[in-house]
Amino acid sequence: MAIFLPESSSNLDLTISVPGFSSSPPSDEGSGGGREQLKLDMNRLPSSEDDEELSHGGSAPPRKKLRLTREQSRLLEDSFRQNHTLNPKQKEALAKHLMLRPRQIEVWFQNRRARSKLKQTEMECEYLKRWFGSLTEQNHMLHREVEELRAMKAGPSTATSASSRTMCPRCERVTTAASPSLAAPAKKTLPLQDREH
DNA sequence: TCTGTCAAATAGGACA
DNA sequence: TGTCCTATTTGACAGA
Repeated sequence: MAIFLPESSSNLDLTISVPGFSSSPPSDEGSGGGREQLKLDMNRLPSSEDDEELSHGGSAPPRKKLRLTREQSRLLEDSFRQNHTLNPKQKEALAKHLMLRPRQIEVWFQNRRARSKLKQTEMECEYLKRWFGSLTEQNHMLHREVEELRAMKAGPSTATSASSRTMCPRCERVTTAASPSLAAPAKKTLPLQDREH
């Protein structure tokens, strides 16, 4: 189980500051724009100063929300495609590579799993809705057939449409030839029991 | 400026 | 004990 990492980290265009290390002088600020600078600050790893800040009593500073850079997101997505969970070593390696805390990697994967599960659930929901609609329609058709058959039984002279009927060999149910889709409903791939008839 | 959406982060319980 | 899941909170951001 290998985590995805780019061939060369030199491709990365991460604008992240490392604790105790300033990669760019303050004069560079103008080139990136205010938002970039904000992103840079938020993405930095927690420094010992931060820890001190937190450990000091008093009110905790409002938490700054990290926004992952495009590159970070892309790499995380790539890793997620490889594997939906990470072992501690992989987490550590990815964190180091992206210059994030392992906890942030962990949280990202948790949220990502939740998102994909939600997406999956939504898709299943849509499918079940459609299936329900199709079953309802079949149910109506069958009710109509029952009525017609009852009418046939009551008075043979009124049974003009009997010639267009066939018997389903599997369930021995009478179906109309005009609705082959009902006689042989499309097979669904849903993993449910008792799907047919 | 307000509001809705997205996603990072937190809390707390379950499980191996 | 560490990891996962789920629910929830919260901050950033975009569009009306």
